[in-house]
Amino acid sequence: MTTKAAIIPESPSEQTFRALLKTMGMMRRVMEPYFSRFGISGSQWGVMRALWFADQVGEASVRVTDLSDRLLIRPPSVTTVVDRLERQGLVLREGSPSDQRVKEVRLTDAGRKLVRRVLHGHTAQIETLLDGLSGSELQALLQSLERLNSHLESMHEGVGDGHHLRKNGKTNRKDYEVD
Amino acid sequence: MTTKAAIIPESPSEQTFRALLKTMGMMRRVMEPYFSRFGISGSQWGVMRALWFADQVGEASVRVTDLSDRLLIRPPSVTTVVDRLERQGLVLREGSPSDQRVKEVRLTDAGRKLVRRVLHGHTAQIETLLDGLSGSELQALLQSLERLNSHLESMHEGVGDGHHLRKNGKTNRKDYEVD
DNA sequence: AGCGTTTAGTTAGTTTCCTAAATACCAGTT
DNA sequence: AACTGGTATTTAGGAAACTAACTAAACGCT
Repeated sequence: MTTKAAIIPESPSEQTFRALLKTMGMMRRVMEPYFSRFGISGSQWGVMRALWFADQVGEASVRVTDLSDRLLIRPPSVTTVVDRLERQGLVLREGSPSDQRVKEVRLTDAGRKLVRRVLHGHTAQIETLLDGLSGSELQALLQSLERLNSHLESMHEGVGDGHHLRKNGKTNRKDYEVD
Repeated sequence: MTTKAAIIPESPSEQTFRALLKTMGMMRRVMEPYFSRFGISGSQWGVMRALWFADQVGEASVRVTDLSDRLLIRPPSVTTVVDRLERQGLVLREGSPSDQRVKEVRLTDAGRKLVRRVLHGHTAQIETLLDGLSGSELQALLQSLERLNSHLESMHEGVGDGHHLRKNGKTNRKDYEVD
């Protein structure tokens, strides 16, 4: 180790970026086993959660495109996850009468029951995940992430690296408001 | 919407968790096109970066298991990424003389050249990604993530959900120190 | 020396994500 | 009414991650 000099000059941005990657990887490793106790994956949970919350707001079913927007995954990915959930009898797909192109996805009774079971421990699970941080630190982290996210969102418009992400459309869903 | 009441009571932890998911998704969407300009993926970059930094520290090659530890992905995943890199002539695998089981992976000249090209714009790219945050905010974010990560790491020991992650072993690598 | 256990890596098979392209339908124009 | 352009979803194909199970080599203990 004569080379003590030339050692990795990482910028704060790079360090943060890598820390973020690491956090993600580790969270998935912790969460995935939790979901698998219920026979579903994290992605499947994402869909079910979205459908559940839509339901809570009086929106009994959600179209594939809306799921794609809300979950930040592309429509083909939604299709495959929904396929699997449908095979498991947790959701179902039905054509919309007003527009023959759209497929509305909604929870079955079994699906709703499972969501309730998962939600039961879910909050505690995530609480545990994050309880290495104090309340105020958590607050600060959330704020930073939100700012970061809106920055990333604004970058998304002018990406131009070949594919344009249709970005937006009329997801006039008003998003979820926390009561 | 007579149901104004029962609307989604998300805890700060949950919000943070979801914000984190969102950040990840968006960062990948922005970074992936960057790497693909060089004919590689983000995962491939991860491996090359690790090899590069090892090299900088005088460690010409890295064994698969060490890559797995450093990148936080399982050995089979390392195998497939290295396979692809090897096919592209960017890295090569060679058996260790001291232990016939281990495979040492290292960059080829072409690989090193590519790393230099990628690194050139890499920092700027990440800088852009994160420049929605002020310097101090970035600092705070990094600190929170690091604390969070060590918390998650400590959780990892006592997971017990079926698989134990060998966790640790002699990765007495001292990790990379920033000069 | 020999037998069982552990460790390193790969193979097999599944899931989730992606892009590109196909299909089906809607809507406005001529 | 037919065409053209745009939107919703699926299909096809590929990459990366995982677990489980396998092979090969090393260790270690009697």
